[in-house]
Amino acid sequence: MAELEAARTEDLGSSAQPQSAGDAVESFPAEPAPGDQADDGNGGASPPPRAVKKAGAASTRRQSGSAPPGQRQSGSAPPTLGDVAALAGVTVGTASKALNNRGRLRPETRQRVLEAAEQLNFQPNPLARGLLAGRSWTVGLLTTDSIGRFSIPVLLGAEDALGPEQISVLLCDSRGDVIREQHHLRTLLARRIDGIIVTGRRTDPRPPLAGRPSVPTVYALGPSTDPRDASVVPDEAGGARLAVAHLIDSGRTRIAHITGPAHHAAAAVRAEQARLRLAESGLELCGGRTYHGEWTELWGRHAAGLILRADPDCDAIFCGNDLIARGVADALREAAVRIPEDVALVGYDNWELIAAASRPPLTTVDLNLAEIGRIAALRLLDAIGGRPTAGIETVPCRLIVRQSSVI
Amino acid sequence: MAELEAARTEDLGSSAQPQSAGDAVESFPAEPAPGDQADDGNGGASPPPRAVKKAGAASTRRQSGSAPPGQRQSGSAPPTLGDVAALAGVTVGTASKALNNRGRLRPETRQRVLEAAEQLNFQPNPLARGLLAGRSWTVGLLTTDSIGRFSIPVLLGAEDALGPEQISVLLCDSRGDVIREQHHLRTLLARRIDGIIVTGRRTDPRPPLAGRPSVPTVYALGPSTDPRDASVVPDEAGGARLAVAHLIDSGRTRIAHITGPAHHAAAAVRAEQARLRLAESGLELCGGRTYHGEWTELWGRHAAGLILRADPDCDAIFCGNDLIARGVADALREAAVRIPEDVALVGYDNWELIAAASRPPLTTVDLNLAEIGRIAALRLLDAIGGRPTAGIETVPCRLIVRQSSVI
DNA sequence: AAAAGGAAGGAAAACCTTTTCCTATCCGGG
DNA sequence: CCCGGATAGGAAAAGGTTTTCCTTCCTTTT
Repeated sequence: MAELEAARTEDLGSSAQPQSAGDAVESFPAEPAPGDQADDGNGGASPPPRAVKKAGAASTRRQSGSAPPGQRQSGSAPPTLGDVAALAGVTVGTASKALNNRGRLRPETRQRVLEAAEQLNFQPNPLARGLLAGRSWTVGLLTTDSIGRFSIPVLLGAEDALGPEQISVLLCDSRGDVIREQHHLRTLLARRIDGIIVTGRRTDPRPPLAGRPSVPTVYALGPSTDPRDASVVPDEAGGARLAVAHLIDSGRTRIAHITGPAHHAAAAVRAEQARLRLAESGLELCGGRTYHGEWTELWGRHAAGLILRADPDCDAIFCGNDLIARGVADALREAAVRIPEDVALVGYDNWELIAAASRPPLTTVDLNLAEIGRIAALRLLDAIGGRPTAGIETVPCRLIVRQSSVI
Repeated sequence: MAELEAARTEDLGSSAQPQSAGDAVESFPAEPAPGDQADDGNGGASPPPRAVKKAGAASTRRQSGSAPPGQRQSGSAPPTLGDVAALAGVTVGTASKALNNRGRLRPETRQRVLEAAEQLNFQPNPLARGLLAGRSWTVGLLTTDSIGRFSIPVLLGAEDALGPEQISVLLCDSRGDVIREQHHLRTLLARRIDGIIVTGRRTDPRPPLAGRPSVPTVYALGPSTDPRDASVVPDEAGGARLAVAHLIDSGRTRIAHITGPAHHAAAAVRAEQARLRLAESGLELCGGRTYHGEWTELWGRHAAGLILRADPDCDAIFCGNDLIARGVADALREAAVRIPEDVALVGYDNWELIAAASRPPLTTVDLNLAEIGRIAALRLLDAIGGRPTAGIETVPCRLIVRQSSVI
């Protein structure tokens, strides 16, 4: 307590010092220039010498025409189409046509407008454009469960696909709270978003958004329970089969399966498909059953013990996720069972942090989450463009082979 | 290979089935209710009987009046202020005043407008409002390094603080690429965002945004190297002192420090403060120096061995992050050193996944990341409101005590 | 040579909200 | 009875862009 106080007061000094400009700026030789410019821009250019009445059509409130070309115009409002038009000697309508390749214009006129826009560093105001078009070139990304390990790659993948379309992502986290979700939905709709991507923590199906919003919606990772909705999900079944096939192909025959709670879709599907794939090769689950438990290392360690006792001849374990697999790896090592010589181990999720740091590093199934996000975004773009899709689209998984499964 | 193909084709069927409502919902006794509610809530409520034709000024293009009451109004455009005004029998100007508590209106008029807005579920179009006001009630969240473990809590904290202000968050991930950052910045400015929060992966200072944008900007987690910028960062120094003080208070005297690369600000500051705090109690670093390495479990395991050899009497280890601490814990356990009886262990970051799963669970320092995000957002709101702040603000850390440090 | 047609670009409306200015009504007072 | 003032609410402009329609001028054809 007292220590905390003491620490804080002196820290204000000590922590600020190494970060103060003197030291740090020297490390960045490129920076002082912009820094100085900023002062100039703000301090010097700001008082806007008003345009002498409206000579033709230029805006009355800004001075962008007089700003030094190429400089950033901090403080002054961004240039408008009117400014561009005035500079090019045309009207706003013509300027708009030139910039959007509409209407009939002489090539040189179009060129003049383009140059003027370039010179002023003009970017159309999306608010004005959106007001007219009734859309905002923005999509809402609604994560139902708090953002985490699984939703982030999806999110980044989506952003990747949306960026080239000049569409920005509005982030909303409902933290599993329905009220919060409703509120976010209302806000998003009020903002005239073009569409919504809904993503959850895991792959369990979820009820569709309350009130079935009037904008296109795509569910990523966790599908909607309504088959009329578009959903993009990992091919869980294929992933599980990949893992089991890999073990069988490596010559393993006594394969056990440890996974998460039976009521999780991910655990249920993976377990079912593992069993089926084994059966196709005339094999059965080692230990005679799937070991359901938590998605934790602790359960992995515990279950590994159970399996070693139930069937000491077990030569491979397929785990429902990487945490469990890592727990198994630890337990086996402590029991002097060699991986992969004695027992091969395969995880699921390719959670790099866990899988790569495990001893030995884990062979595992990658969900291609970024790809799921990208495809979800593409489907959303389709729907926004008037070509909606429906149903659940699966994205294949990939097997990542590391030391835990091959000698 | 062949397996993958086979798996995929059959999976289209098999993966859709177990995810359909029937199976999964049964496993979640809590779930069916929300599921049903969603359906009910849609069907039953709020019938908005529309105004009879355009008594005064209603919109000419939409048919919202004829939509079935309470149903999702897919297709029909959202109501405008004109609709509200028509329903209330006033003009748009008056309606605006009523809703915003401006101007002089008879109480009953105001009430009539309010009721009409309520009935139509009216929400003002932020695009129109923003066009007029020159702002968008939106802030950009620019993460310089890919979103991750550290930036997410910051992001959520910021969203928390911005939500009540009706401000939405536009997410941009520059992935450490300066070009990408510039591009995002341009896009954000074109969208007339109200401000920017810049957040990085870790606490190292970073150069200010190129071109010093004309909107308020706050740096969270990693401060700007320019002291004129506003930055909100964890009190790293205080956190390190908390950790060391905790060990000293527990009676430990031979305390070692293992941490990340010396050129990381986080490692440098924590190490420096650890040394200072020890000196204040007349102690020195066990092993005579700070052990710098990677932020990984591997390095933790390795360094633990170094320390055990260098000074077998070491009775506590303070680690620069939880990964290292976990590696140390594993190495010590395997060397039959008891934690905390023989050696007390303290980590840093309170990365729950790691710290809580470690054996034993780690005492560690929590950075209060959400609070940092919240405060950054508040500073941004201040700046947007015309009360800018400058300099680095630190947020205190918290010591989380678990089994690794107390017997 | 005159009219028709086409090409190029201007004018203005529309999108929706906020705000300013103005009008009309009603009251009291002279 | 008339006027001034207060009060309630209407009218209109502004904000920036897109799009439709229209004007003007030039070219071509008969």
